[in-house]
Amino acid sequence: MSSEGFFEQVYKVVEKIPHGRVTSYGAIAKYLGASGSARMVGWAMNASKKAEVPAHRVVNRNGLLSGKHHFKGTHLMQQLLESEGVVVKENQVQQFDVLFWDPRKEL
DNA sequence: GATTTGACTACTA
DNA sequence: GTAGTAGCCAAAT
Repeated sequence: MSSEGFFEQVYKVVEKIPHGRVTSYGAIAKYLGASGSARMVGWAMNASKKAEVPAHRVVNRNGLLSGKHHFKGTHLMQQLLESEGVVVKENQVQQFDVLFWDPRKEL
């Protein structure tokens, strides 16, 4: 528990993202108290390959699927989001302001 | 132990 | 509206 690095903290929040919703790196970082260090969330996502975290629900501030390039498939991330009811076009989440899930507010 | 990197964000020109 | 730079902090090399 305590020895859990920054990753575990991110994993917990990401796994709590409601189905069909998305959030941004900065929002998670802010929730963890690491406001401004959105990169740390991204780094945690990098390790998410080992962990079972729905990283496809985490996108950048613009609702753009920034991590899509890191997925196995080219459009795997988009397919996963669309499978959850999220509308994605041109690697960008549509209605992002509506689908946006803020852990600091929702939790 | 120091340097580089990194799935970001915000500000400035 | 687009482009470039700086700031953030932790993990990997």
